Amino acid sequence: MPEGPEIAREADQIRAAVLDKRVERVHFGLPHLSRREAAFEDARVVSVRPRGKAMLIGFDNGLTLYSHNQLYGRWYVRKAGSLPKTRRQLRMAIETQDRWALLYSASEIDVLDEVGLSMHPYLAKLGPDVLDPTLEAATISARLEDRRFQRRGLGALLLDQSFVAGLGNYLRSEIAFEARLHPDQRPLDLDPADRRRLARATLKMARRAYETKGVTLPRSQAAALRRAGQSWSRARHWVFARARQSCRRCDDTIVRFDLAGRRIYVCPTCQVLR
DNA sequence: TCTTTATGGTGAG
DNA sequence: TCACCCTAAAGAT
Repeated sequence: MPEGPEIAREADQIRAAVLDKRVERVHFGLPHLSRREAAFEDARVVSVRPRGKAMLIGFDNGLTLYSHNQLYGRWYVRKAGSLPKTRRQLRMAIETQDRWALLYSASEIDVLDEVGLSMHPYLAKLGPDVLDPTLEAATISARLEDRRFQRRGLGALLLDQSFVAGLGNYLRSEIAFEARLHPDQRPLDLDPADRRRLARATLKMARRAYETKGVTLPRSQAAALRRAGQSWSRARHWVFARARQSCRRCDDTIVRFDLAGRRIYVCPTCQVLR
């Protein structure tokens, strides 16, 4: 179940496995794509880049493989000839002499040429990538003051891929908590200092999640919780998926509600609407 | 075995 | 805002 940080980690694995290598075969599990396999004969992988929550794998034949994992797609990297033990559906295989990159379950897969890439409806509307190392908090702050974004609650904003690409449902809860802001808060009603705090929290949570496999708590705090007997799945987040549990900062009870069609988690004491 | 939920996204109204 | 799509796994029966 992937947000930007998870996709970026998968990209790292795929890159290490197949970048600069000639493919022996590209295979598609979706019938409508099988006739495109021939175009990849003898092609070489020239780029592996995450864009928002999509994966773009470029080849020296001018084509790019686009995929989006939605809620359920999953990449596996294996030695050539071995398949993961899973009951999932194989949807795409990039096979080189020594390594295979295998995409399971995903249904959003496409073969794009340069024009198709530049006009792709999902890619075209993406905002700056949250994991782009050159992205600065000031850029996000400026976007919070943009007419397009300033009047919407930040809970909805953080899910909008045209605001910042790569954020998803666990990160929005964690970012709002880290910034000590209520998700209904509109950027328009915030002080500049609050907007800067929100911008910094956005980068901080996403980058930490990338570095520590989706853990948004500080590494030492997550480790301490695990030593104290908490399971790995329960010792990951400040508020996400912690309804009716106590806040790790103030001990009030975390509440859960629906916002923009998804569940969101909030500490009523730490995140007061102003 | 059925139902619900999920770290996602689109299009209609 | 809502219905709906996609697929897998967890939960309820």
